[in-house]
Amino acid sequence: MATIYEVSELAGVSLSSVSRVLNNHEHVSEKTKIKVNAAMKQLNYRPNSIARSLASNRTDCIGILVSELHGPFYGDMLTGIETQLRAAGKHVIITAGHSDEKSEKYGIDFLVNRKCDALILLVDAISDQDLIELSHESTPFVLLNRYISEMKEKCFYLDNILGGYLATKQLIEQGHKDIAYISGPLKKQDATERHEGHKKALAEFNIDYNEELLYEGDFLTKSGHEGMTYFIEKQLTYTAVACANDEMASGAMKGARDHNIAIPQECSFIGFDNVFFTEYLYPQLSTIHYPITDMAKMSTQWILKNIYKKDISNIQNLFIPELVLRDSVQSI
Amino acid sequence: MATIYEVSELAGVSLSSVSRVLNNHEHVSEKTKIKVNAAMKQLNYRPNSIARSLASNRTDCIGILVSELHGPFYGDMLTGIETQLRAAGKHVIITAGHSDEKSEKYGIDFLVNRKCDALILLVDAISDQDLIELSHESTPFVLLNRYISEMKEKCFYLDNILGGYLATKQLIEQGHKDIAYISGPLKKQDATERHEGHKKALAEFNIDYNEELLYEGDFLTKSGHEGMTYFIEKQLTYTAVACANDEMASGAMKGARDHNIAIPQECSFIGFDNVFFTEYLYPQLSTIHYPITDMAKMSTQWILKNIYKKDISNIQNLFIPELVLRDSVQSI
DNA sequence: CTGTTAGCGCTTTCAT
DNA sequence: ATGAAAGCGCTAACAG
Repeated sequence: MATIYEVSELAGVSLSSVSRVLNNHEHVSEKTKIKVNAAMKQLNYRPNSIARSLASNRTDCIGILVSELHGPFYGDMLTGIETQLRAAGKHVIITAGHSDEKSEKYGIDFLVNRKCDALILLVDAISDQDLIELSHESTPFVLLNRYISEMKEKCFYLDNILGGYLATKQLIEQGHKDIAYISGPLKKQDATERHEGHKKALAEFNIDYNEELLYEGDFLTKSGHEGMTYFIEKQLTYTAVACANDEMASGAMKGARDHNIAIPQECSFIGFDNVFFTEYLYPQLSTIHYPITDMAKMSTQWILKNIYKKDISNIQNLFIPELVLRDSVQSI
Repeated sequence: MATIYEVSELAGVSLSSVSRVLNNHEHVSEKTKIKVNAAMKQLNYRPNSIARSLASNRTDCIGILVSELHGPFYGDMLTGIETQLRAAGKHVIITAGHSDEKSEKYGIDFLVNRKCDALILLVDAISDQDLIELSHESTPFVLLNRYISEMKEKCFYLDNILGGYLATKQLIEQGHKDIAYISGPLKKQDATERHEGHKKALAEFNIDYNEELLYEGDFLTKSGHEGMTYFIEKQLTYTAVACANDEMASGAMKGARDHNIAIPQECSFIGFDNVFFTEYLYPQLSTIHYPITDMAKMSTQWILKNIYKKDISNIQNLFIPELVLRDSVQSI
């Protein structure tokens, strides 16, 4: 592998000149530029990014930490980030935190040691406190899907309360009064907020909140199925089920079908997130759109602006969910 | 950020000694080990991976190039690789090639420049020839979901012909004789092979292959829908549809339902890949299991063995697909 | 077992 | 506009 030194020799210029054309510095004569480029081509020169990083203390890499690499939600997010960053000539290093505190910390450590210029974090096991401390350290970072008031300008988050509210409100407006709710783990911020929105809608329409109609799942399909089975076996009264995400909604729908409950004729369903497979379900799932791709892109914009000093305006931190109507809700 | 130099000073030993304990070299006295570790802790020392890579010419990073970051298939693959590698203390740099030749080449370039120790490539736009040439260059790599005879020990691939065969055979055994086929892009190896398997099954049961019943899609949901619509509008005769992947199968099923065709009573469906959402579909989709996670892990094993000289045996290159029976095929 | 020394390939002052 | 020289933080012979 040719080095910058060999290039300089072949081109008959100094190291520095080669480095300058490499980095598009101004104040380089057309002549040397041409000589250097020719030499590079001839030697099939490829800059060594490691050496460059060591010398410049910049890696052009953004570290991404997501909970999981699979799953529709994270996939869309990663794609959003990667396309933006690539367009800006920056790169991503991706790692997974598996919603486990140790694992998340390990992942952050790795990315920091890797000398990423900045991080985009989607974490839910690490505490606010740890994150705030981390923000005083070297590597800057932004938070996706999380709000911490002490560093709110670096948070990109959804109005989850509004989302939960919109879902239940839609159900109510279609005539439903007895609404079961399958929640995410209530120790997680987003799960709590969505549930809060649900209760807010009930309150607004003077419907008493019934604790019995709450099932706490874990955001995975299976727990949706379990929740639905639980409601059915307890023989509770309800005409609709609101779910804190689409995976659980799909599980719940399957649970209903296992018991020969017609959807939406006998029971309506609404999800949350609007992941791609909501359209594949039968009936197609009404849900709340979570603009994760836009949010991922926005967090990237923040980094481009603040870390790489690109000229970018209109940074938006709060995102608004929207109702998506499909076929899983019946008017009664 | 403390450097190795400061550590050596505080510990009262030389640079090399610090480096040695850092790298778990043998021949270091317990005493210095303790001194050094204490100094490291006191200074909150973190090794600079960039400097280390430059000096050692090793990054402990594996570059991954996939077509897309989203989608069930790639997600499972990435998870398989990342967990394996992390367990071995290695790391991944992930980038996307978008099934576009330029983009794939650019991605490989990036990973090579980044000095990855090895690459895992899932590419379908780059030619065999280019890949063979690349294999003569510096960074070693393996290929997922692709077979090139010149480098077959570095290929990890599925018997797609068998998969296509199994799917159609299942349909035939359930009494279907007129079987429509929605294929992937026939310029792609896996699409062709799956289709070949389909024809092989027909031939084995003495069923004439009917060119009219072939629709060439692009592996995406929408083209499955289009294919089904095409068959319906042409008013062709068929009792079952075999699809070259699950996404297209889901689209096709939706197409059937749009025309009030009962599934599976009036038309049976079978997919390919066994991605997670096949269970969410209604009816649940019968399909061919593609052990992508296992394959991804195996490719990782190859790297651990050949690049990092770990003691690993039983490297397997060819993987066998399996029929997964659910509810989308009706016996007639 | 430990220390000395020479780089790894590049960026970046500072002169010229 | 260009060149010389000093590192970036670490590893890896080599010598002792």
